[in-house]
Amino acid sequence: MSNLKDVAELAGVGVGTVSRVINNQVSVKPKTREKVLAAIKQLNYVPNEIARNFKMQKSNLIALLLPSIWNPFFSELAYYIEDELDREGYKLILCNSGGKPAKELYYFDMLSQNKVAGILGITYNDIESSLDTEIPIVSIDRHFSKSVPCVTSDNYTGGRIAMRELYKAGVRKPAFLGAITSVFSETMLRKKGFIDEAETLGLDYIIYEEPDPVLDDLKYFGNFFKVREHREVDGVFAITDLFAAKYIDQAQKHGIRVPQDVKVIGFDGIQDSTLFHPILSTIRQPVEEMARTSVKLLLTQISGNAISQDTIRIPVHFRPGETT
Amino acid sequence: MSNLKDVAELAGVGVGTVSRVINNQVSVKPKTREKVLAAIKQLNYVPNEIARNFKMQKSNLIALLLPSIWNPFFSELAYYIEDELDREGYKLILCNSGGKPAKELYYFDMLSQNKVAGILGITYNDIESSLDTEIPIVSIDRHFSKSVPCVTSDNYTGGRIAMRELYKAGVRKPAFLGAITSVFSETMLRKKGFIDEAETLGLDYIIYEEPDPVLDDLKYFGNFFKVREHREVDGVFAITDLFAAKYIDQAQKHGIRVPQDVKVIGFDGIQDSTLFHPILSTIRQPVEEMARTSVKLLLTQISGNAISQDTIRIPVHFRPGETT
DNA sequence: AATAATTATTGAAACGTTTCCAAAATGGTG
DNA sequence: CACCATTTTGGAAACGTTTCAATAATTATT
Repeated sequence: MSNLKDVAELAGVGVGTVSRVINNQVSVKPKTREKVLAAIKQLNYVPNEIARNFKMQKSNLIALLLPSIWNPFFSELAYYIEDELDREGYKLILCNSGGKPAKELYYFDMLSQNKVAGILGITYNDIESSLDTEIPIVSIDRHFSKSVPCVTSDNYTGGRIAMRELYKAGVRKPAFLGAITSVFSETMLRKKGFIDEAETLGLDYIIYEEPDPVLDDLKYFGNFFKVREHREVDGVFAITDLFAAKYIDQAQKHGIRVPQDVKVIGFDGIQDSTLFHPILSTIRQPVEEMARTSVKLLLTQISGNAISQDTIRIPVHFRPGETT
Repeated sequence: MSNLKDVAELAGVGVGTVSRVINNQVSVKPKTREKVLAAIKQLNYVPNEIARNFKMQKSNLIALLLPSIWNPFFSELAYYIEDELDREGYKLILCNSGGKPAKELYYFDMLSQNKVAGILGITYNDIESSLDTEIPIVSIDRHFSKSVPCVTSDNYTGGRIAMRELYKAGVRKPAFLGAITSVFSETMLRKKGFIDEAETLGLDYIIYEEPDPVLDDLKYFGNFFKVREHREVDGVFAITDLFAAKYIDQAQKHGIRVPQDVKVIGFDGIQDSTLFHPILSTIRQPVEEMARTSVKLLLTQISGNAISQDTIRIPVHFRPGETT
């Protein structure tokens, strides 16, 4: 493996000059550049990225910290984030936190030790106090009070749209199906939108929330159906598509027909929701735009420029399916 | 930010000693170690990972190169791979190739420039000739003739099981639904297993293959239904769950009922297939085991040990749903 | 107590870049 | 052609670690 010095010697120039050629600095004479380029080719030289990172004391790595890449919404987001990062010459490090605060902290530590250039974080736990302010961060779906920019979709309006669409489909006793999380997240605005719209419409509604039923769907929905029985719910707005799908699954097992007996709207618009039967009606998040916006914002920060906006909310829209 | 030398000075020892303490080398007197540890704590010293990588000329990064993280099968795989890598102290770089040979090559180049410690590749294109033999590689689902170990599931037996299950469900005119790819991949054995079992059972069958209908499902299935019409197919084995789901979707639009008119079996056992309605019967791949095995194999290679086996095939099993 | 054997420690060198100051080459002007 | 201004170049220093040969300290043996 040849290095800068080898190239410099072969080309009969100094190492500085070779370095300037590689980095496309201006002040190098065309004739010199040619000589260097020829030497590079002859030696089959490739710059040692690690040495560069070392000298510059920063890597071209950006970390994506999220609960689980297995989640279809996150995997779509990750897809676009990686694409955008690659265009900009950065590499993506993937970190699954499992939503556990300890693991999130562990990753933050590890990432700052590894001097990543920036972090894109989807964290639902309170890690605010322990943020390493050295490293640029963009948060997705969660607003920190510090100067960490946040990219999210317009969850509030999404909630209102969902309620309104349920209403249009004839629903008069709507329910919101959510999960309890310990800290405030932008996704909670879905509930707020739902409530505000229901009240605007003068409707009675149920809010049903329990801890995230990752491992215990049956218990979650079992409890819900007990509540539901005596309320005659005829419409459900679930906080995510997966929630909605699981609800439909359980509802059908209870002899409840969707959409005849109960209309359902989800949130996210994950790809597979078009393969669910009935096809899920949902509030589609602009995933691609969220991804690219987050990356751009992060890179702006990395290049040392200030971020004007604190929170960026990208519009959502209703995607009709067969459940409304 | 303090460095090794600062610590050494404060502790009144040489830099080498500090280095040995950090790396838990043996030969360091307890009393010295204590002094060093105290200095580290006092200065709040953290080792500079980049400098380490530089000195060692290798990173603790492992790349996962796959067509698209958006695909639910891959995202599950990636989840477990990241988990296993993290346990072993490695970080995961994610690379979406889009299945494009040019992009795959581009990533291979980039990764070797970045001196990643190893690569886990899911590539369906022929990149064999351009493999950088410097970097340890483990291939998933694709066997290279060179000494690149391959981890896959027992696709052949999976195909046989699928056909047998269709038969048990009463199918007598089965069809295989696949995609054409340019190079040989282990997944093609699914077809072979299907064929062999069908012939063992003395059944007539249809093999239907066209280029992967990523962008043009309608055309793909439209054509299939034209073929299908005059053959009275009553069972379908689709090469992936997503294929199966799309088939069911289209079949229902053509007034074909699943499973009454046609039984369907998929392959993969992706999480969401339990949310499809009807719930998909499928051949479940041991994703977690495949992930962990691949990582272990790669790390074995990285530590310089030879790999005995050339291809590792992990058993699959039938997961009954509502489509058979 | 002297010597040998072992264990522990030191600090310079090296890894491959980028950067920066000084020096050299070039170009323009009177 | 001599002088100054500008452009281009050379190469040492520095980034923070690991490693290794040399040296110092400790322990064991007689």
